[in-house]
Amino acid sequence: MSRLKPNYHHGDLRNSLLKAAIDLVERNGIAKLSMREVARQAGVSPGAPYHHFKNKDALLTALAEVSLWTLDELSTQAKEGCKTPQARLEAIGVAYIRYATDHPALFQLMFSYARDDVPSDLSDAPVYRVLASVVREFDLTGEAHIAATMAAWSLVHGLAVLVIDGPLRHLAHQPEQVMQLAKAVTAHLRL
Amino acid sequence: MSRLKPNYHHGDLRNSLLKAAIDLVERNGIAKLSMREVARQAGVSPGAPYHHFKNKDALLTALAEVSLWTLDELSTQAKEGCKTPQARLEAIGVAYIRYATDHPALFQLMFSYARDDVPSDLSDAPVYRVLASVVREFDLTGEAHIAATMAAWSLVHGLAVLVIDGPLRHLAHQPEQVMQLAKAVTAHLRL
DNA sequence: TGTACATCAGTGAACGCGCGTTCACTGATGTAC
DNA sequence: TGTACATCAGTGAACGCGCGTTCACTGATGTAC
Repeated sequence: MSRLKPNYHHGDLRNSLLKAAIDLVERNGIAKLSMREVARQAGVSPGAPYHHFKNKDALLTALAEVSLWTLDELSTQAKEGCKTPQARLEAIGVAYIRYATDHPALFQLMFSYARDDVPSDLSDAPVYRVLASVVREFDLTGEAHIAATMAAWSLVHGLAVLVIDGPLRHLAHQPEQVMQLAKAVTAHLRL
Repeated sequence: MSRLKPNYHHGDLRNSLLKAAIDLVERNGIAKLSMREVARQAGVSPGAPYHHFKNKDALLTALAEVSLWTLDELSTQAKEGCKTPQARLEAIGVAYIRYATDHPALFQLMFSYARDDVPSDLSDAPVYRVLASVVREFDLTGEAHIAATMAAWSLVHGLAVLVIDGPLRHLAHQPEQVMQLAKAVTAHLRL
């Protein structure tokens, strides 16, 4: 595994492919990702990836899965140190938007490609569940709780999308401004 | 123009190409749109479109422009009959989300490809200006007005995106549910 | 510890494909006189 | 109204390209005895 001599057998190709794909997606966007380039970047022949992923779609889906759970974890961590529900909500929002601006293409990918994580319930879905748990602290129940969670999610998601791939993209490389905007916008949420 | 005999000169090819492209984008998504297929659909040879659009990117940009102004007009119309600012705001939101669910691929396209319409001011930008004018009725000024407009926009845009290409896509073909959600979510906006 | 063998995870050549774009061309149209 | 000619807006063949995927293969690894 950790030997330095070049191996015929790579040993950890699946992970290397995912890493390469993440790298390429972040650099060139989803549309330009090709299996051949992923293989190239991983230093392997064009056919090799097919021992680990059925096809391109499977690779992209795996990528989405990874990213989704990464964001889930980041937002969970973000709320940890906060004392009030409001603070936790804002922290999640900021973490969410930071992830989006730091990894725009992955962010896009993770929502459009994660096919499995759409239980009609959603409450086990990564990211959503984090938001929902914080919104629950606001003493809402049933429909009201769902609507409030959706509102919070929409607000934060919308801003993220407008910044990374929309009319606000001129802010994409001014993180402080985006964060400021994120806070200002979050303040308009009524729970 | 309106002759039925097949013309060597098409007469209105530019518009036919745009129409064909809209059709194809709506059916197959942005990623699968090809110049050749647009030409094919318009009943013309592969080279013909290049007399009207410099390249594929130019076609897509033109498409985005058209869609953007369509949505601008739809949302302007939507607010017309409404009596209170709140009603106008909700009407715009609903129109916005309806457009997104009716034409998901165009909706995506129009934000990611419209390159010119990003004046750092935004106040002349289609769609944004409609929202901003309604938000202005809430007696906010300066920064507060901008933040409020952004919040409204983010909220509505976020829900749209979650529905058409995200974890809520299972709702994409249940318009009533989406509209209900849109209203419930809009109610969480504090202005 | 050694050997035979199955299985795993690579190679690299090859396939067919549709794409964006160019180009020399030509038929249709509009204009000047 | 007729004719000469420039310009416009098509044709269709051709280019080179990179892609996704397959396949026969082979070297490395693990296992049974």
